[in-house]
Amino acid sequence: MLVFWKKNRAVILYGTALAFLLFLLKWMELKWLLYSHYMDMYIGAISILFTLLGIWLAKQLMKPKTNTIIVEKWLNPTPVENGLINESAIENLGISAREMEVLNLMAKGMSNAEIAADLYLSIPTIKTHIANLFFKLEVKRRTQAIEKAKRLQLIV
Amino acid sequence: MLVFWKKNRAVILYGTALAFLLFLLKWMELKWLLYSHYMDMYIGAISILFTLLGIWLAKQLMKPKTNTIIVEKWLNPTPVENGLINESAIENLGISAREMEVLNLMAKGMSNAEIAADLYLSIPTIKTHIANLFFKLEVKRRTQAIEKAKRLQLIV
DNA sequence: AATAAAATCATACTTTAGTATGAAGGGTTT
DNA sequence: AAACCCTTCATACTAAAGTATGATTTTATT
Repeated sequence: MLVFWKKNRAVILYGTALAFLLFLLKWMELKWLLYSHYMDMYIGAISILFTLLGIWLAKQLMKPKTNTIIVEKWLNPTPVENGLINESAIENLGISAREMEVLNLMAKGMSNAEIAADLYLSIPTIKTHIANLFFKLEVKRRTQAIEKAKRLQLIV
Repeated sequence: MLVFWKKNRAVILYGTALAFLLFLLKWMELKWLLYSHYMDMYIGAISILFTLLGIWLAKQLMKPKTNTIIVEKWLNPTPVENGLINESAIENLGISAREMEVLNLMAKGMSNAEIAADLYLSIPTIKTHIANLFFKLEVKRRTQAIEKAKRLQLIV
């Protein structure tokens, strides 16, 4: 029953509305037929009523026009790394494996908190590693560390 | 004139249709008023006509429903000459010349204070430029900005 | 076993980075 | 003229980065 209602809602409503309107018209006809100069008003009322009915009907039955707006979002892939890493330079500078891990994540733009989470370490630990890296690389900031590490090909 | 037509097409057409219908109704009225038992048919005709008018109107006036579909695409490594700067990417991102200056100095590992001194600007100005860069590059930190700018070949 | 280096964490502190908001002038376009 | 973007600067604030120092635990080496 509910399904039937949903499927034929528009039709049923239209039928009901039509019946009601016809009844209304009959009543108006009886009342206004006596005063034939009200004819124009009568016609006008009918026009408006049925225009509205038509609009309503159209809304119920018409599939909505759809403008499909396609927004293209560009994703930028990391270019293939074909640069070779200077292992000897890493050794010469005395940079440990853990420090290299941190250095690489740092160069990817991660914050200390993110690096700590990534390596399951505490933030102070990351800070220590980074401080040691700064000392070994002879820099003062992480941006400098990244720049120098790339220049020395410690990272790609 | 053409613009006026396009903007008010529905209204003009509706007006014209209404005028035509009123004329038709008047004509029908004259013809059928003599035979008052044709009244029902007359009313029926009016009903149908205006229902159709309403449907047509609704079609004209209904706002199209807009579906926004976001399509994610991978930007193929743009065949940009090696080591050259992707000017079109800079343009597409809407990055200004001043912002590029700041971006380059930032990528060299300079602090805001150093960049400000280098460009004879105040630190707040540098911060503004950098904040705008972050927005345009869709990043949160300068290290990310540098990484992305290099990947997109905005800088070398 | 003792030593050394590496790795971990902590606390406290200073400095720098980043956010939010607004204002003002110059230049260009509509 | 109005609207817009770029540029500049400012204040006030929060968040993150960086420094300094010290302690504990692994791990490898002597």
